[in-house]
Amino acid sequence: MKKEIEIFERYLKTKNLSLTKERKLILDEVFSIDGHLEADEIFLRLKKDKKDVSRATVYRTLGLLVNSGLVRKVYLGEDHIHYEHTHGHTHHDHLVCIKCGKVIEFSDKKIEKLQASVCRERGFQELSHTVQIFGYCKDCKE
Amino acid sequence: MKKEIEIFERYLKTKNLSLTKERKLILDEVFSIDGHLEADEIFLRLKKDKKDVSRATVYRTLGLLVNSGLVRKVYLGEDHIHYEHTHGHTHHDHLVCIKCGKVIEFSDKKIEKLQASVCRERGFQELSHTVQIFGYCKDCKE
DNA sequence: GTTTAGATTGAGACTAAATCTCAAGTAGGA
DNA sequence: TCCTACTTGAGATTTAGTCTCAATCTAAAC
Repeated sequence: MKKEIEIFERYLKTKNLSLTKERKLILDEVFSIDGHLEADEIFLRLKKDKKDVSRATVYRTLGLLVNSGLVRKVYLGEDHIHYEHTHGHTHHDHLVCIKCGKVIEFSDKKIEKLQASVCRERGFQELSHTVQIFGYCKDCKE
Repeated sequence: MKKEIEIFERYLKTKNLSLTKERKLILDEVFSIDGHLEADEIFLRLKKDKKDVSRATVYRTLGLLVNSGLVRKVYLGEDHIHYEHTHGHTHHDHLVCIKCGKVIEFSDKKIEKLQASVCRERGFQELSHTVQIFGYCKDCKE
C-alpha cells in the first residue's frame, strides 16, 4: 500500500503544485483522525498544537485532498460537510442515527454492483457515490 | 391520491398548528416546481409574485413540510441543501453530473431491498435514505 | 361577543461555513 | 541570481440558515 503522502505528492506534481509544510501538516492531521471530520476541526486541532495554518489553507488543502482521491466528502444530514479519508479503507456507506447522531458504516457488494449497472444502463460514468440511510439505531429505537 | 394540502393540514393538526395563509403560499409554490429546489428560490419566487413571506417563514415551513413527509432534503454535492417533493412520486435517487450539473433520477427496487436488509441485520430502523452517484453523464463523458 | 393563551409572523440581527482578496513570502527552473 | 508562478495568512466577504422579539393572529373557552 502506497503511503498517502506519496500519492498526494504525485497528485500535486500533476497539477504543478508542491507539497508544502502546511499541506503536509493538514494531510497528517486528516489521516490521524479515524472516522468523520470537519474542516474546522482540522483548523482547531492544528492551532492547539501550535502548528498554525490558516483556515483558508485548510479549506484549500481539503479540496486538493478530495480531488486527489485520498479523501471524500460525506453528507451526514447536518448543515455542513464532513470528510473522511478513503485511502486504505474499503469503500463503505453510512447509517446515521437521527437521535444520538451515531454513524454506522456498512458496505455491501451487491448494492455496489446494482448501482454500477444502473449507471451502465444510463450511459453514466460513475466516479463516486454516497449512500446515507437515516433512522434510529438499535439503542435509540423504542 | 390525497391532496398535499389535506395531508399538510392534518399533519399540522397533530402538532396543534394551523394552516396559515403563509404556509399555504409556500406549500403551493413548492408543489408548483418540478424537480429540485432551494429554500431561497421559494423566497424569491414568492417575492416576485408580490406574495411576500419572510425568509424565516420559508425556512420554518420547509422544515414542517419535511417533517410531514411531503418533502425531503437532498444532498446534491453542493454546499447547500436542496428539497424535492415526494408526494405523488415514487421514491427515487440521483445521478449527479459533476460537469453540467444535470440530475438524473433513478429507482431500483433491488437496491432498496438490499438496503432494507442491511438495516435489519444491524437492528437499524430506517426512516429515509438518499443515494447520490457522482460522475459524468452520457453527454459529458469524453 | 370577549377573553386569553398560545401560535405565528416579519424584520433584521446574528451565526457559522466557506470563499475570496491581496499583499507578502517562497520555491524552483532557467 | 532572477523571474515567474505558486502559496500563504489575515481578515473581509458571501451565503445559508437560525434566532429574537414585539406585534399580530387564531381558535378554543367562556
